Amino acid sequence: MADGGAPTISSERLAELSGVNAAKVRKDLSYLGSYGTRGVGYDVEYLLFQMSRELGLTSDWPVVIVGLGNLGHALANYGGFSERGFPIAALVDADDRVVGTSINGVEVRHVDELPALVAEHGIAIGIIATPAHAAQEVADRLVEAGVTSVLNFAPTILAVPDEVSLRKVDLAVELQILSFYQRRKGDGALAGRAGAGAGSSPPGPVVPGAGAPVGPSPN
Amino acid sequence: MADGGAPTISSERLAELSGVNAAKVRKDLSYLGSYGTRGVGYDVEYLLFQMSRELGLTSDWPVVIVGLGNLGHALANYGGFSERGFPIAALVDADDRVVGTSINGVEVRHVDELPALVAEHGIAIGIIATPAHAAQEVADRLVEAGVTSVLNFAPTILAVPDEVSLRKVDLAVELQILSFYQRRKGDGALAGRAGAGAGSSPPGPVVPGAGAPVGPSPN
DNA sequence: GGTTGTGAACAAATTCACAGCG
DNA sequence: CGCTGTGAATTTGTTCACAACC
Repeated sequence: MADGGAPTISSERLAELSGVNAAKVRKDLSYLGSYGTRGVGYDVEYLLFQMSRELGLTSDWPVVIVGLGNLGHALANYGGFSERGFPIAALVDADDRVVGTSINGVEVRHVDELPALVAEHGIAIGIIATPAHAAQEVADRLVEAGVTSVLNFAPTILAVPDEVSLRKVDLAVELQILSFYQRRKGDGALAGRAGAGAGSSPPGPVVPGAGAPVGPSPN
Repeated sequence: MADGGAPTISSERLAELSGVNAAKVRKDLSYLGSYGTRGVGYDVEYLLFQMSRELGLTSDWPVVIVGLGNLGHALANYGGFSERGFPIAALVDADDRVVGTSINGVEVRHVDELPALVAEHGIAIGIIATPAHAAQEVADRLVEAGVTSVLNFAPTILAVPDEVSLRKVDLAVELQILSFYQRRKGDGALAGRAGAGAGSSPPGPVVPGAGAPVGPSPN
């Protein structure tokens, strides 16, 4: 709405766009404070600012990307990070053939320099884009270097100290969720919202055998 | 647990490992049926199978990846998909310099061939790894070709028909979530679980200014 | 007239607590 | 005796509905 230049928006419209109930929009927004105007709606820019503020998105959080294979490269080239307040302050890899090259104006440094880089740039978030087998060691090194949040793209479960936040992006899980809706379509059941819509059975192709839910046999 | 070879597991232990209440584990599992043994616990392999079955993960869902830049390459090379029942059946791109090359034994075809590829391989899921500006057109073509689920990595909001499932992986949002926990650490407030733990304030570096939550001024 | 903000009503989810079973 | 499975109690979340206000 902000990009489109609309000055205000009603809870009704927000509800429509996000696929939820208007009362819920209002109640949720009310927890931020009373930023709406009765009879008019919410000032788009102002609401956006208040939401950003409450979510702590008003300051930058420099990040380091560890591992510059295909995925690391993709992440480093992805402009959306800086734009959204997460400038890529450093890139590190263990491979000497990669160290010294530059991506998007940032030079790849050796992983041994992590502590210095973290301190220098005030990095709080580390992104792991290494192969699975290297991920745990990288996580340990990140934590050691002072990073307090880790975003893991490697297909492995990592262990970090309790005080370190950890999130895992598991691409296969995303596909599993989609395939779950798929199956429901096959069943002819009504599907919930998957990001921006999912419904009942279209002509669509392929529905490999997957039995309908089975009633449990009593113990 | 299965990898570790444990034959059974209790709801108590599952709860511990996943950070939830044991009663919840039991109640949730009970919806699958009565697959536990009183006084013993759940048979790990058997439970795993029943869960897979209920989630519809017992059959393969071939996927197509559209766009073979860094991210597309990374996805195509990522072995975890086939392993988890999502074989990469096709790769397509619009760039003639990429078309004809092979990744992981799969040849990159021209995007115009989408309908044929979808039909041939019974593809139900399309993965969009193109630049943002191309994403909507790709989505349209995927739907046109008969794909019924779309996983979008491009940093854009896509519109698809209601009957098509859509998920978006937004990497910046993942970082936002981490930074939200960051801020809570700064506040000294207790943090919830972020995948595998988040807690109170460690020595950690950098905490750029972000004001504490402010009480709303009454209308 | 239109839309917010919010108590109250309602609905859903979680946890308790214990009977039942292995 | 230990652990599941599950009604009942409790807590949490959502929606209704309307007074307050622009």
